[in-house]
Amino acid sequence: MATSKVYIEILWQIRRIIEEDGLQAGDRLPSERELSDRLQVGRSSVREALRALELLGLIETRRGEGTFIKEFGDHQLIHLLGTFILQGKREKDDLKETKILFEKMCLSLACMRMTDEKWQKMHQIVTEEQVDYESFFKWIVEATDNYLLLRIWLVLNDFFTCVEADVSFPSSFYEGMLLALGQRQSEKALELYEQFVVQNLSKTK
Amino acid sequence: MATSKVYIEILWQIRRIIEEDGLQAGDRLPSERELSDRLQVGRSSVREALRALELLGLIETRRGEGTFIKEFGDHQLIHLLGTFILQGKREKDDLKETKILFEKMCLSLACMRMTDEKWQKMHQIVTEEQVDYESFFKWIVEATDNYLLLRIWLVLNDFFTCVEADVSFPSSFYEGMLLALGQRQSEKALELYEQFVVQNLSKTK
DNA sequence: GAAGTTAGGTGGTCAGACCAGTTTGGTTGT
DNA sequence: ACAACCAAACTGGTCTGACCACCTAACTTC
Repeated sequence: MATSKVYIEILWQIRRIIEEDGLQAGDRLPSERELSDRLQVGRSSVREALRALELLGLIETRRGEGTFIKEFGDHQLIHLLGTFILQGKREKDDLKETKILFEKMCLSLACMRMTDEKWQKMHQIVTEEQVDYESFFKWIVEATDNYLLLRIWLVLNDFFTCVEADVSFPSSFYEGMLLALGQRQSEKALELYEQFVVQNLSKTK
Repeated sequence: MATSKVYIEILWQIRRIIEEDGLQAGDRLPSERELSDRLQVGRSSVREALRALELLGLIETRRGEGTFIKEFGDHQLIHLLGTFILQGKREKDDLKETKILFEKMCLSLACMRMTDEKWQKMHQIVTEEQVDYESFFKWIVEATDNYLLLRIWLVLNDFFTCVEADVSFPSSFYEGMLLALGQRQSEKALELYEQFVVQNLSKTK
């Protein structure tokens, strides 16, 4: 076996246990002491594996209760990775560009997949509440019906808030965008995006 | 302090040490025992933090030598995350769609930013060596001059290889794509992409 | 039956021990 | 003087046992 480190091996064993026992998000894993027993390794090695999984956001530990499988989420990870990676101007510019490209992509797709129900829901949100850009665009990405796109966007957005202050737009932006989405006019939506979002971001450089 | 766990605190301290001492990729971190001393915590807690960083691919440990800062890379992370996340058909379909959208996006951008030097290099690769899709498209993404795009694509691609067998295309695909890129004709490049890649992927569902 | 208490289980942390590698510098032999 | 060798002093890798803080459930008491 090439993998020499015990904690890596434990990770795969835990993965196996989850599969064999049919554990799902929210379920409890065996306790650290039991894993240490079952796998014939020290408890500290088990903990090293669990800590890594925790930082990845794959599990959650509650003192006195146990270790639980989590719905895949970000957790501490994003913020930490952000400070490790986003150090120079180059990285920040790359992030800005990537976010813009990615959002345009999602916007087009959301336009194509817009349905009346989704639109009603968004319409309700925009008119009733005081919307901000972040939650508004989250709705758009969700409208793509692609959970992975949403996950990536959430990460990009989280990173982005590490380096840039919050932005806000006039209600005309949200209304116009909503209209374009409702009429499935992706060109119009992209135009609005360019006009408001891209303009706004390039001036704050 | 809201952050109760010691190992999380250690993560931030390590981050601080890297910054204050001006450490860069390839440099050695203080030893586990020294960190344990300096931060006034147990060595096992230090190790829990280091193991997590290692799994994230941010550091590399070599027995007998020490702990070193790594160029941000994937490592064990992708494969492990893959088995945790990519379980159902839904997730796999999302991944496929995301990869296609993302590659189209990169293709357009690479077309816009193509230079003679880049093109010469790619031309050389395609004609001299036996290229595969993976390394060919990596060149394209690199041609965007956006390191973050490359990072995301590498992750998507790694995940993708977890669920799908390798693909190969006739040399006419690579040559045509190269031509389109050289002439900065993004429409033509996208058309080729649709014709070969998308077609190929949808039939293997 | 309800309230309070206790015992056992859980994660959180630490200290110490030992093993297994690498590096370094001194010793030895030529 | 030079080379080869070897031992000491690092490094990470792992295990054990101990203690704490916290939660839960079962038991006791009223």
